[in-house]
Amino acid sequence: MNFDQLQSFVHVAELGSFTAAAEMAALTQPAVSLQIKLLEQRLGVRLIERVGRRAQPTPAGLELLTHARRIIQELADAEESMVPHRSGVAGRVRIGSGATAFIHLLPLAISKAKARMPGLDITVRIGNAGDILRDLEANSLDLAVVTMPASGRSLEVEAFYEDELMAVAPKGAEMPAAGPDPAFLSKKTLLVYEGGNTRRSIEEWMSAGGIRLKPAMEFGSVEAIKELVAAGLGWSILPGLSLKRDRTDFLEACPVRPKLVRRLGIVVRRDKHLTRGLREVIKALRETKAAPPSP
Amino acid sequence: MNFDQLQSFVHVAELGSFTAAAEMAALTQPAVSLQIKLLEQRLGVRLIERVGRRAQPTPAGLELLTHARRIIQELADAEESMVPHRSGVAGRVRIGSGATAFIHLLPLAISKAKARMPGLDITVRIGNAGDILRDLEANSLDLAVVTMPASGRSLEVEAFYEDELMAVAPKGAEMPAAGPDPAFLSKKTLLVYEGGNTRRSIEEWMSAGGIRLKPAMEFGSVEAIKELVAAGLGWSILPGLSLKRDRTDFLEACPVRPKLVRRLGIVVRRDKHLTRGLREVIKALRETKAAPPSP
DNA sequence: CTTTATTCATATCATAAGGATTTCTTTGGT
DNA sequence: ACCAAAGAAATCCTTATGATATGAATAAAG
Repeated sequence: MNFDQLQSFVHVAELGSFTAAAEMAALTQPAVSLQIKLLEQRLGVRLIERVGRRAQPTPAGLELLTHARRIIQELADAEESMVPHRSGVAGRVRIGSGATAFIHLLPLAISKAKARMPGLDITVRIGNAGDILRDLEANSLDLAVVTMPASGRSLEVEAFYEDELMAVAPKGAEMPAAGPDPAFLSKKTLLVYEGGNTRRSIEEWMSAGGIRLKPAMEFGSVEAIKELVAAGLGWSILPGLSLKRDRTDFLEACPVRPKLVRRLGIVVRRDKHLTRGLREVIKALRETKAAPPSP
Repeated sequence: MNFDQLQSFVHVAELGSFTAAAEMAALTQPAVSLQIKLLEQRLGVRLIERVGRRAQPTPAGLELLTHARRIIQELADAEESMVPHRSGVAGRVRIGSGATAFIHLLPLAISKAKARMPGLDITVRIGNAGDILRDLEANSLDLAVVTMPASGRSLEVEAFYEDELMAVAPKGAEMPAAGPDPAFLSKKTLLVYEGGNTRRSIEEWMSAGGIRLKPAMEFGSVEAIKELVAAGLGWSILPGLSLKRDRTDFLEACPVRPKLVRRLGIVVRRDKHLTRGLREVIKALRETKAAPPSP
């Protein structure tokens, strides 16, 4: 059973002639005869009544005609619906990211990508790096922006942004000129971000300075910590990224000594097919790297 | 573009595997690979994302999936609709009916229709009117014989048989000459048929006589009630139809007063194409009406 | 002792070549 | 104007082969 057979049948029924139907389909007349014959055999019903030089649908043919027209129409609709996807006008990119990178980095990149590809459908899922990377491997995400290192055999990681960690204090607090070191910070009330790679690198940095991290409080939200520090409840070590924009009038910020950076990586599956939308998003992210955080 | 290609695509998308889809279609895996590839080339869109050893639909594929499913369904409908036309004489009529009408009315009609059209394939489904009519609307039945009234916007109802309800008593019981009325029957042990339109009209008849129906027992089978009454366990009100033939030597039957009839209707979908087989069956049913129940 | 690489076997999809089937055209009737 | 038969063309399937990812087992490191 074939689309061509159905199409030919419709043509024959409408035109009342095998020859005319053949012409319309750019075929020879015997080909159409055969198609109709096969269709009739397949369905076990006579579809076209051949009377003299006229061809008329039987009652069965008449009924099939409505079905055939619908099927052909459906097929045309299906093809039609693929047009936006073709030529990469439409697309979907599912991004996974940490909260900080999402708030301060992705909006720029997303708006850039959308500007170049308005039909693009972008969704973002916030989560910790482990979950995000698992989803990426399961292909329920297309792209991840997480703090490195990112393990995973099937993943391809590209460092694209260096984010300097800053000591943060309430406005007016005394800040060492060269920047605070582990020993200095260990004497302060420390509010730190719980879990994740960032937390781990802070721990390593402290222990490299001979100090064991003993935070006064831990919080799951960088934004919350900023508010608490601004309210004078203590110090913190936060990604410079999160201090770019606001709250500078209530906060004292300074790079720590020795310098400590976290590297953000773009992660995709190694065997991922790069759609145009995905390429646009990655390009936009790389450009965001080129434009370092403004004061 | 092929039905097989669409079918394979649907299978791959649903199973998430080329190999499994191939197995289901009794093909080899490369055949399915090729089908998907051709489909993708034809539409100019990537439909299945091959990632690792998994296969899942792209957004475009997801959209095509709904169309493909519809097309395949339409095709099945088309084939299905040709079955009644097959080989001219033969055909299929699926009848739905209540149990009483089935036992005492349909055999005659069916045998008449079969006599005129030996190749006709007739199936009967017994059920309550609600289920039967729902199936009729869903086109999984072609014809229904149920007690009226039958609601349903898309249904066409034709009354074709009047069935008088009779009071039934054990042989030798005293029966009022003019027939028993509600007041008389309310003093007897009543066994009634549970549910359905017949039950409802009995209730209405009783309350019209100022009596509330208080059955001693209820049963789902008219035949069972007949046996129980014959055994002397009580009285009942039953369709005259069910008393036509047998048990007259163990039962006393008499029309109730005032007269109470239930109307049986032939129901078909309004837009139903009347095949020859269906016409024959309906004609046979109408003739059965013309021949009223013999004593 | 748990966690992290490495290795090997296995399962899956892609590709290529050969062959079988289908389908079309040509030619000659009815 | 349609049907039938035979050869030609195209399509489609299968077998064989290769590439890649996955999972388990093993080795190495913190």
